[in-house]
Amino acid sequence: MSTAVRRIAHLDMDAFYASVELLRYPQLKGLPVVIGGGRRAIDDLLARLQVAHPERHWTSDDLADIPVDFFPRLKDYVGRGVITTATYAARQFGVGSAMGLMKAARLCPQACLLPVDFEQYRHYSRRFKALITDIAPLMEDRGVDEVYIDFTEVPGGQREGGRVLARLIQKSIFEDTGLTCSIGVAPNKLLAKMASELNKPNGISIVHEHDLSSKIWPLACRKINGIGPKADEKLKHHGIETIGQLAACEPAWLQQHFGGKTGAWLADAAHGRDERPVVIHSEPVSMSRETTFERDLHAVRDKAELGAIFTELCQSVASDLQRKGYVGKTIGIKLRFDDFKSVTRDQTLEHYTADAGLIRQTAGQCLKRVPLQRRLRLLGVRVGSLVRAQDAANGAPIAPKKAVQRTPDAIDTVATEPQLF
DNA sequence: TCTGGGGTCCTAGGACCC
DNA sequence: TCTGGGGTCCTAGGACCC
Repeated sequence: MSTAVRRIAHLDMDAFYASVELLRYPQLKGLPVVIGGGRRAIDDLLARLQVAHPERHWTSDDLADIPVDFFPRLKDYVGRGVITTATYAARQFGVGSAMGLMKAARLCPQACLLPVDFEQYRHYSRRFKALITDIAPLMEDRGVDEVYIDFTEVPGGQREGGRVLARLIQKSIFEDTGLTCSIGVAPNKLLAKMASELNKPNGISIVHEHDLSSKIWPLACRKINGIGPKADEKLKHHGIETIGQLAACEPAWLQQHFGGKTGAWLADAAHGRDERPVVIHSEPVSMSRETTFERDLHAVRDKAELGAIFTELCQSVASDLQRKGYVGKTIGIKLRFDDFKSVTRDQTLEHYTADAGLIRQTAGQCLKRVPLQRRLRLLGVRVGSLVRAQDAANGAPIAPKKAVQRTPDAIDTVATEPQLF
């Protein structure tokens, strides 16, 4: 039995999308750059470039030669997009993820605006994750640019509290991709996540249990992964601003005000307690597609356009399911109205499906249950209660997740007990 | 000048069953 | 007459995260 101390790392790529774009457009290094907004692609950029500079034939190999002056600027943007990510130079101006582009344009009009290219980000995502698992195999995927890594049993994972291994991973990723990341190493995921934020970009932070009061307690409650704007507001209302103040609260008092489960969790989190394992593999629960329209659409007046989008969303979800090998039986829709209020409706089928036609038909039934007076800005289609297509096809009993399996043994045992009904 | 897209998990009430 | 409890599934909404 190992006596190794639990050491968990959280790794966060620095300004991931923007950094990937800077690999293609090194001429933008150091300048404020914002990614997001458009459905525009590289081809579009090249086509406009060709018109502006016809003396040369431009291809995707020439991206590094595009003059800085040519790039679209935030101030010229019109539409309802949001920022997906911003370079550190752009963040100096107060622009950041999820901010509307029109608002960002007022803060930093001169920032270059690049379209998102998920293919490219996924490519680098796979690459850096492969480098990590070559070094430390127990990795939990937390999205394109984030992972948890269990350092505990990795050779060298205990040295300097994890710093040596963190440095090795950073170096390996940088040498292969040219990208930097920040790593926090701590006794658990909760603290590792906070640690990785302490020294950004390209930093390493080591947190031990005894660092709790000095490194964690001074931080705002909002830094705890799981405390969002609502919970933070409620805590502030009670005069609780820092994690230290939260830790000073009686657990019973927290449970009274936040509910039993949340209250207990808040108390644990504030004291740095977190037993969640690093999960190597997980199955998807739902898949969905949604789209925000260029302009708000009316159910009657824009019926044809809406219908076409609706069908397309169903087809996209169906092909996602088929490509990844899943079927589901809860079909749902999501609507967002012009006042930004959202509603959902869903319906559970008898049988699992990944069929676009059946999804379309069921989603259509759901749609009929929503009053459609207001104009719509978003429409989405979701398929939930997923299982692997293979398992559903085999006719294997698809046991509901929490259902107790009734083995013949159990039934016999029950039958000998006095019946209450 | 408003606010993307793709997810997970939790809660809470009602139906239904034993 | 009135008196239970527990479990699961379904549905709707909401908080939160990347």
